[in-house]
Amino acid sequence: MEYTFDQFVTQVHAAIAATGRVPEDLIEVQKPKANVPADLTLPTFKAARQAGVAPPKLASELAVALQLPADTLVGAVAVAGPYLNFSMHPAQLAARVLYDVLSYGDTYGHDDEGQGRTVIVEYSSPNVAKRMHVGHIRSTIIGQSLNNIYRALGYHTVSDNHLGDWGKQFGVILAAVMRDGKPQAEGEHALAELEALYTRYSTEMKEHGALDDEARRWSLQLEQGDPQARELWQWSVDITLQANRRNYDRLGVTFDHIYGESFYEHMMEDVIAAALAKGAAYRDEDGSVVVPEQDKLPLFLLQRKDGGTLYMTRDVATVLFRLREFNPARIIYIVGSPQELHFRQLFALVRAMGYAHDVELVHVQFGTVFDAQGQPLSTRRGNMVYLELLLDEAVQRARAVIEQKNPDLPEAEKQEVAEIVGVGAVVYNDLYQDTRRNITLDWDKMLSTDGNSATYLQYSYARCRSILRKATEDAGTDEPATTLDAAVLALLEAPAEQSLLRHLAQFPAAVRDAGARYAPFVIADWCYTTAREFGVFFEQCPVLKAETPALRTARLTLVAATAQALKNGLWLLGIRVPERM
RNA sequence: GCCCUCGUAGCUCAGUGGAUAGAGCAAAGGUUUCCUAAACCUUUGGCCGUGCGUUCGAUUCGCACCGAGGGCGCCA
Repeated sequence: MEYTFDQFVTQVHAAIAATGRVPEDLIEVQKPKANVPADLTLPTFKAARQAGVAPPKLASELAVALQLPADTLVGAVAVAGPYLNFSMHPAQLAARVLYDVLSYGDTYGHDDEGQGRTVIVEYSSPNVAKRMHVGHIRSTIIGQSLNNIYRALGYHTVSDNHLGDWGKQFGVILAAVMRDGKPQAEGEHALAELEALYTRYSTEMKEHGALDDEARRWSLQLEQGDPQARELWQWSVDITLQANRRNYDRLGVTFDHIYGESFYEHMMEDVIAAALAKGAAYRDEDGSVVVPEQDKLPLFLLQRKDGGTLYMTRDVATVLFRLREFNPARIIYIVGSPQELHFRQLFALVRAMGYAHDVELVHVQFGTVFDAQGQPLSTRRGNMVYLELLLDEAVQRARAVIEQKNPDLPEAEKQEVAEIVGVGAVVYNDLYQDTRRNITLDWDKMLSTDGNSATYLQYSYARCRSILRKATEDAGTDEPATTLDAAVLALLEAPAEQSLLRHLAQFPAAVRDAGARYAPFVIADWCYTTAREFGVFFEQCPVLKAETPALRTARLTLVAATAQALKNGLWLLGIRVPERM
């Protein structure tokens, strides 16, 4: 898809090529530093070296030789030492960008680069019979955002919640429930009780071997399809999904599939047989199946000596299933950094087995969450923060601010806005920076409403909507008084207007970049800069009281486009926007 | 011992071959008869962890070291 800025780049490139002074492969136009008053620059160092002239000289000569077509987007060409700088034509910029944003609407920023290709995104993946906590929320939020981004880029996306519903841990749950009885509570409370059962049983298990045997027995019975074990397992899965769904709904998280680890159980034998047949693994004397060390990847097991399978075995089966079922171009796992080695081993093994050579296997890793004292969050330490409580707390704090800032809103709207703002703050906390970083759980910072925060972005959107609402009320019509008339939009030549327009033009590039880097924060950054640019515009350029009716219309159009683009950006992050706040 | 991630302003982070390294928070000061002050403006604040190399040019690439976090056979 060719948006305005793409066309500008194409035109600059073509104009430079047409001079015949720079070889095609040395035309490396790039975005200049922010303090340079230009939209694109050509550093002439390499071409000058090849031509045997000084870079500033080449830059000057190129400036003279450049020929631009009549309807070009290029407004100004300037020589700055060794750099040849290009700026967009102010009137063209306004007309073309606003046309892009308003005619594409909700799909402004979308692209067709993924056309015909499938991306599988695995995220969230909480354990059954446990409450979701801050650890899961990172995977959930980052994954949902990446899923949104790839869909916008034209990929066919398949999202999968790889539920932790199998393994030895489940034998413990079964044994504990059989002994102590099923929790009678509902939702997260039932999960909390299950956690308590699990913890108590595990603790006792360490001292009483009989309990350990009992857990293993249940684990085996489950694998063998024992009806009672199976029923209890299904019940646990159901109440977990039910409780989680409430959280997912609030976060706007959806999945195409929730297969879970158990889904792959019947494929274990084939996986092990295939690994052995391909020579990627061997059977050790003690009966275990070993994948030997290779390329500094330490050896690991595919099967225990007692015949049991492992997380890795199921993950290999999962890859093979996905390849067969969806024929993806890319599989993306959103899982914490501690599992980095696991995924490198997994990917290497799958390839050694002869699969996925033309498929990108990607582990998008994220850092650990620490508490204010720098301690990792854990149930054992008692500093764990659970998702539902986190969201409730965030919404409550947002509500308190609304009472103070905007007490006249109707009750229902107050609650709605509090939910949007509170949840948005939690989501943004996981997306505003590079996911690889460890984060410290700081309530005040996470829920702060100024600076680079979700609230600031939502506030900017609400201000835009407020202006547009008043404009339609004044006019007594339903239609916003905007225009796509180039002559009118040419009035947008104030620095704040031009700066905002330029930035709106960068949105499609931000979406592509976010996709290429698996980095939602690129979009968060774009949204933040948009809000700041709008803030300046808001101060400097009166809209409803603009000097002339034409300028008023032009500015209203800019406001409408800003609101639209900001909404699109926040949507990709999974953050909703309020009309008022 | 080996492997991975991170090290940029007091704090939290962008920038990752090119022009004077940017934001927010914190600190100090200013702006509201005017579209939402949950806002805007100004000021203060940097041997870009250290060293050596590659390059016309390095915060960005390579190597070594230092510091922080994580990982390395029968858990997930």
